[in-house]
Amino acid sequence: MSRRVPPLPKVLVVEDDPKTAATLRLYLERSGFAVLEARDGAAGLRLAREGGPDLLVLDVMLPGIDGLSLARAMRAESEVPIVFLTARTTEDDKIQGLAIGADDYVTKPFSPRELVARIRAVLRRTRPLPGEARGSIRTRTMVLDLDRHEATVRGRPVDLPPAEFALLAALARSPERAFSRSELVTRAFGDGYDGLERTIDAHVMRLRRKVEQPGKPRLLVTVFGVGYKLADPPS
Amino acid sequence: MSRRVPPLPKVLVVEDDPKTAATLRLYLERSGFAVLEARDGAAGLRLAREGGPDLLVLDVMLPGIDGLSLARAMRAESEVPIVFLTARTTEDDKIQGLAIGADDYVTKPFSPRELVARIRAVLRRTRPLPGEARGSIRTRTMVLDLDRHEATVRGRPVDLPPAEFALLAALARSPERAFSRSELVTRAFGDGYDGLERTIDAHVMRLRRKVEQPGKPRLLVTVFGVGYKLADPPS
DNA sequence: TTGTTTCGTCAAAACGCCGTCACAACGGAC
DNA sequence: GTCCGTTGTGACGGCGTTTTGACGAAACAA
Repeated sequence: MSRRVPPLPKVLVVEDDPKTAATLRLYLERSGFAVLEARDGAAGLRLAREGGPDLLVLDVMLPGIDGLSLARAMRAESEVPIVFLTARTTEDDKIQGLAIGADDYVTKPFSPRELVARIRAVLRRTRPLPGEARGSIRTRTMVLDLDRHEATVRGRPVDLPPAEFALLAALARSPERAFSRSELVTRAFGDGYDGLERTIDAHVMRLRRKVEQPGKPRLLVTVFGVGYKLADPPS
Repeated sequence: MSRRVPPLPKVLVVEDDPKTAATLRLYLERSGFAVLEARDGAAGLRLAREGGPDLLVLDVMLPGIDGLSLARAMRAESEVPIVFLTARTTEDDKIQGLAIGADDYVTKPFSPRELVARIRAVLRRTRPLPGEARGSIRTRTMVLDLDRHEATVRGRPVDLPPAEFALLAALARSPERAFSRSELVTRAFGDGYDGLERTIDAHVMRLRRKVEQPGKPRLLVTVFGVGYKLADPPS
């Protein structure tokens, strides 16, 4: 009987200095990451393509292809998160690095613990880390706690009967996406539901009374001829 | 008739020092952000909830509620990106800030340009939303997001009623190819449609009003004796 | 050029979608 | 059983959208 363990997030370190590389490996592995290593730009590019890393830590000054070029090359073909780790500390260097599409820019000498914290912060945005947000759905302005069956909108708790909660959750699971009424019926109440699609309208109306300012729907938006979507209000 | 412009990303700056706040506002606005300001934690929390910011820049040392508490409070109810901006520079301070769920941690004295670059980097990660995708159709100048039912032409969002959206999508699925009106009817509205082919003309006219410069159709081009096609000229 | 076909535009009419209301049906609490 | 909150339904009115027909302008063929 094999226990299923969530795969460790994989970090590719491209760094020519063996000592720095060893330090990084130590701290990263200790923090629960799998580590790939490359000593120069060409090897880095190959491993980045073939190793399927979840994040890249790049030194800028490298033998062969330098870090910036490597980052540009990767950006051209993937969205993999990139953190620069470098001795080049001028404002322009940092700005250039970030402008290329890097997610963070850390200067040497660096604190390994801080670097790990930053890597975590970047990955938090990129892919959900274990232990976070399991039984809840979050949007920019809303939290739906599925376990407690509690909704919070703009910091205010709202209590919702089951059907309205289910509908809101159905929408919130994919914010910004427009759903037809029949999709919503399925997502919220399941397949075996027999009822008019227009029932959705009634629920939407009642939800709006509770979470919107009268007359100005900003969260629960009608998409004419299609259905409804949940918008994160730009105002 | 009011012209629709893409809304500026909104940054809330919570900072008690007026001079720093003014500098931030200057640089942020110059870089294309809308800026909200608060002088203390309580006001910050209120604005964060009600102002709908896309990102928070938080000083840690604040009168009343401090920045860390403010960040924790926000994290409890939303996923809004947070960047700390603070004079507290120890390793532990940074790690704590990032552990709370901040996306970046910048220490004073800081370079405004670097801060802006970092804010951009964070927003680059934050903007796209997850969700099962029905996909989107992209041409050189146009994006049709089928999930959101949103059209973007030359970077400007255009809102389209269902028939016009369907017609545009029918054309965009094969750019440069000319379709007869009856092909378009089928591709856009399906087989069971009964209506005059000339209805297409009406839709094309309204589409042109929304996406073309008056008098010069460059995207929705008439192919005399055949029908219409979608052209993709380099802007 | 003239004649013919095709297209662009307009405005009104027809259509269908949505918000809302009131009430009926349902179900749990007691 | 009653009470009360929740959910489902049908109907109505308003309004945005779609369709249509007509007319003149433009494109084409001879």
